[in-house]
Amino acid sequence: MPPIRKYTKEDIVEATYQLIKEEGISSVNARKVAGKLGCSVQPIFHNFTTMEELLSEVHRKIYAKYQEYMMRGGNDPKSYKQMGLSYIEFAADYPEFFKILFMKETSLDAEKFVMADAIGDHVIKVGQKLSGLSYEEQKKFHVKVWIFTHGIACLVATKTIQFSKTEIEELLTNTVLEMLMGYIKNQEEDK
Amino acid sequence: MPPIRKYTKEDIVEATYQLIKEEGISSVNARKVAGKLGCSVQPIFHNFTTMEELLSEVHRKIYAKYQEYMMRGGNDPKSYKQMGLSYIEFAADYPEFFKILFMKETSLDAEKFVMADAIGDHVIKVGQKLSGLSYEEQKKFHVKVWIFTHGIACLVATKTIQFSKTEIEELLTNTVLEMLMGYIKNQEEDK
DNA sequence: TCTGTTATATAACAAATGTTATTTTATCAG
DNA sequence: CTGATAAAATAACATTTGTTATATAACAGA
Repeated sequence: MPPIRKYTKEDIVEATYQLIKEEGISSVNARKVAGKLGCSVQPIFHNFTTMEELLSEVHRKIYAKYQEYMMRGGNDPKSYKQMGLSYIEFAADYPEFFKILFMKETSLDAEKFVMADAIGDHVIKVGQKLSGLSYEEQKKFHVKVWIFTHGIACLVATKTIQFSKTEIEELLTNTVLEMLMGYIKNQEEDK
Repeated sequence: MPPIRKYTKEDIVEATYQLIKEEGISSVNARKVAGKLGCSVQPIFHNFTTMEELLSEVHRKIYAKYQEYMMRGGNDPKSYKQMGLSYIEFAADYPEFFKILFMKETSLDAEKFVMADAIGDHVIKVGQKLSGLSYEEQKKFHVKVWIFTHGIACLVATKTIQFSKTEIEELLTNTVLEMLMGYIKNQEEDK
């Protein structure tokens, strides 16, 4: 009988995940992952055929962490505002993950972005409760809100701005409210 | 007397600049630059002590291109709106340059960002003409406008959204106007 | 035309990194 | 307690890339 597997797939994924969190994706390599686990590179290539395969599993884990952030406050997201704040908070807590998920070509398509992906069109409906807009109007309005939210998140992830949670909450809340008020006023004037 | 220098510093900088434009910073290396020039790597290391030194000069050239975009419409920027559009257009025309300048930690500090850097506080004054706000109010308002602009630009640079110039102009114009209307209305209600 | 200077080519070296061959070692069924 | 099995260590190989040593060649002044 062979010895027990000392380093499992999950151990290796976890070590890589931590390494990316601490130093970013560009400084990951087989030897560093092994170093973090205190082993040679063999367990890695025993469990994964290539580094690419390992990284793809880590990517999945990173995405799960993002979803966890977006889903907090319950399976059924209560608050439109909270989703925006969670997006930014994820960028603040895991800047390297945010960069991988949302600041690269390969990682995100437009549909996913607008829809806040896994959450589907629920976010539109939740937004409607705040805005009172029709579904189609809210969809258009949501794009603007999300672009603003994404703008803050990118600046946070790259550490260009270093606002506190309170400052960010105020900035986002005020701006979205102002955007909405302006949007409604604009609609009225068009009549 | 030595032979004439066939590959000048500027030739090498230009080749590297083109390479980054086409394939991004991560695929640049000495042999590729040499290949683009049709020479060996020697001219590169004859003109620059290290690749880092070369890349730092290219960075300067990239920044100059950005400034060229922001400055168009005259040395004295006429239009607040045009600056936002130029920022986004730069991201659309030179996504790899935009990423280097504005989507990395190392490249940008908060003060530079808010001020649209080289343009100084002029942008605030130009913005005031549009908004009619006081200098301090406009400064705060400008941050919001610029975050939104930056959000679009990041999405354009990563090809997450692929709006036409017209769509972007409409999106930016409408949103900024709505933000302003909401901002003013909000101020009034505070009284 | 010859020669010194130096730009460029060629080739090599070193470090980093993915990957693999070979050896060592831990486990447990017998 | 022992041997078959496979996990892990060690070491090596291949490729990529920055950098440098050496050889070649082009130019201008003598």
